[in-house]
Amino acid sequence: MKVTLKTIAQEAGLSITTVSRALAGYDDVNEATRQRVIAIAKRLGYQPNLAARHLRSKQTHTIGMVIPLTSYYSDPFFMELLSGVGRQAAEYGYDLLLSAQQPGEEELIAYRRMVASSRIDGVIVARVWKDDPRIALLREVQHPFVAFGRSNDGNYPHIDVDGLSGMLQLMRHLVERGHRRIALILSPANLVFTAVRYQGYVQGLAEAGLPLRQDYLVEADLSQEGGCAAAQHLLALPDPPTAIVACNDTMAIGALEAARARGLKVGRDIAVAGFDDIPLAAYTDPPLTTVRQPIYEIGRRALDMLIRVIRREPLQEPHVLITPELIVRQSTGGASPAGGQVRV
Amino acid sequence: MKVTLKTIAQEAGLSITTVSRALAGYDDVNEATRQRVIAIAKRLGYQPNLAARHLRSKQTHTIGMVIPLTSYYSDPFFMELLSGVGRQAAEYGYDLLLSAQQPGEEELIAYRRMVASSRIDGVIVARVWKDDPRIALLREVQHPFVAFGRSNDGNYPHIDVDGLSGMLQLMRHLVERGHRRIALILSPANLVFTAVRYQGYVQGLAEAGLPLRQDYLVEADLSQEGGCAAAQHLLALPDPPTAIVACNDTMAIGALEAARARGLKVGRDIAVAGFDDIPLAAYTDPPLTTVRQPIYEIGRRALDMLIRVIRREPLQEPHVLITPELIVRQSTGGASPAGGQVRV
DNA sequence: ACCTTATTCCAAAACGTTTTGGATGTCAAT
DNA sequence: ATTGACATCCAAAACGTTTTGGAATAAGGT
Repeated sequence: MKVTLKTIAQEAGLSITTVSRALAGYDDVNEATRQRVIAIAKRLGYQPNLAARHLRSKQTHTIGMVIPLTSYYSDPFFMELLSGVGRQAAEYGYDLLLSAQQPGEEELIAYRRMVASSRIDGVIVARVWKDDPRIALLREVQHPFVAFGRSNDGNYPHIDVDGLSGMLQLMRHLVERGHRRIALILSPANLVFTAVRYQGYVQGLAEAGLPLRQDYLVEADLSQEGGCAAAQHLLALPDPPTAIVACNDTMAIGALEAARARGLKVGRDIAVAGFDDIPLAAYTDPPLTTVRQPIYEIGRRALDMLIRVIRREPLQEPHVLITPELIVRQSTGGASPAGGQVRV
Repeated sequence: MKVTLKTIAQEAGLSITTVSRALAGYDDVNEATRQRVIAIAKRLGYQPNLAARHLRSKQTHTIGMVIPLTSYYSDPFFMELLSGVGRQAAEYGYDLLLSAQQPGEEELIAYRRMVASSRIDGVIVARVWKDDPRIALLREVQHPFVAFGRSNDGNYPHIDVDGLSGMLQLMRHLVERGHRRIALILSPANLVFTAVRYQGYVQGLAEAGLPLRQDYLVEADLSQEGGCAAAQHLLALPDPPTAIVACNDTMAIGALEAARARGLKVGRDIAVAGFDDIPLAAYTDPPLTTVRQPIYEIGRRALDMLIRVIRREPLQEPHVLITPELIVRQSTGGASPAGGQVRV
């Protein structure tokens, strides 16, 4: 049998109102009565019906997140972010509602459903696109949200990593190692961070007085397979690059694969670098030089911000920009400059 | 402004009932009327209030999962399972409610809250304990659930991997490679799979006519640090093992670390093996020999089963037992028997 | 003209909670 | 005895949906 406020009220000989208020801690109920109510509630194992509570109070204590069903396997970026968000949500007593969706139309529908069906108090948007319709939607209906990534008009609460700075650090590292022919595997053009990282790449080339070569730019879809194919293409050029930078680690791992398949020893014959520093990056063969985005931490901070937005507290810092850290590993010749000779 | 059934009803000059029934597809509403209602609903961007719907219909189309907040980083096992469950849930149009909790008392409270607050239709329980109170709870209140792992009394819908068979395959592999001194890093004793894998270890020793040595058994907490400490202890023995098997990959990775720190080359000086085949296992240095649990697939199947339980359809196979596959990599000397000489 | 059957609609109840706006009783001060 | 202040309680409304049990009308069969 379901135990509701009514059950307790009958048991205690009180009204539903009083039971509700006793449990909610209002001070217009006698302390002795309250204790009695609490005791009965405990004895009966009362658990409030959250659907009813949400319906009435319009607060769900739930945060929504939509994760794209990209590949067969889980996207390490999202898993990492998810665990950061989940961790911090637990801290505040919030739960997480996830909807896994095919990217595109369905994904947008999922957002619409989430925000309009009043099942969540706020939502975290990750991997922002240019002119992101999800953000347009959330702003239009004024639903609390925090984004990981800033869109064209970044005038909403967000947290982001300075991709330009990160990519620039990486380019300087490669130039210092003697590389003159550096290729870039781009992520899809509709993602905001692609443009930013590309800018870092361009700036890095300019600083070193290197030309920007169109044939050294290939776009792929963030996946390992995509990265592998892109790298194969680059390595098959008549004048192949000595270093390949990928816009995320997963594609960089694909590039490692492509290089190995071609009989090249990464770190000696060719340099490969990624972006993100997913957990796997430290364990690839050879370990991957990359730019560390503290994704887990970002998840936690994004949730902190979101809670404030939900509570309508002012954000002391509505636009957070984190400077990422370059992590040098063996895939670009290792930490010691001695490993830096490149076959040209 | 919130658009509800009432809004549509007014707009269409109909009752709330008719609008509700029109949208729900009942056949006691005129087709022309239905089309009109649908058009208005679409134009107004109607989204049903799910809290209200759940309250009334007692169906939430949501699956619950509690994930333990163990270490700072995310547990790859859970992430993998989560993505399998999430993927399949999306297939059925279900969402996922996650609650991240400290293991122990709080975790049980989270389960209690989830099931009693009628916010979810069913729950997936992972990493089952002996005499698992979560399962006791779920059975007591007769709440739909499917477990990954079987408890003492496995008389409930579950899916499991045959840990005994897996461990036995691994032991045979090591024995065949010439190992006579094989140690085991145990997972916590309250986990069911610990006992099963231990049994496989014991049986493996017996088959090879090897003694069961107490000093070759160390328990650790599933974490990388725990595995590292356990391996350090084993390697410091006066008569150290030539092979170390860990009850999961994460601990095995810790063991790799410990061996490396001691100056041993894993795969030549010592063999290390794990259990799970998490994505990382293929990328460790050297790549880890392990027993593959198809966690993602298991997540999907578990969800399939759960949906059936929720719909009160009979399960054609309430207890699924999957035979895992041995994955031989370099950490035990590689695929070729030539790599199998061990320093004894 | 009358009964039956189908079709199309709806009022009202119910789900379990929170909140509003008092009601009731007590006690001290006038 | 009346007033005001306070402490303690509660009836009823509201949240937005689904479902029950008809009502109203039209059509068809005698």
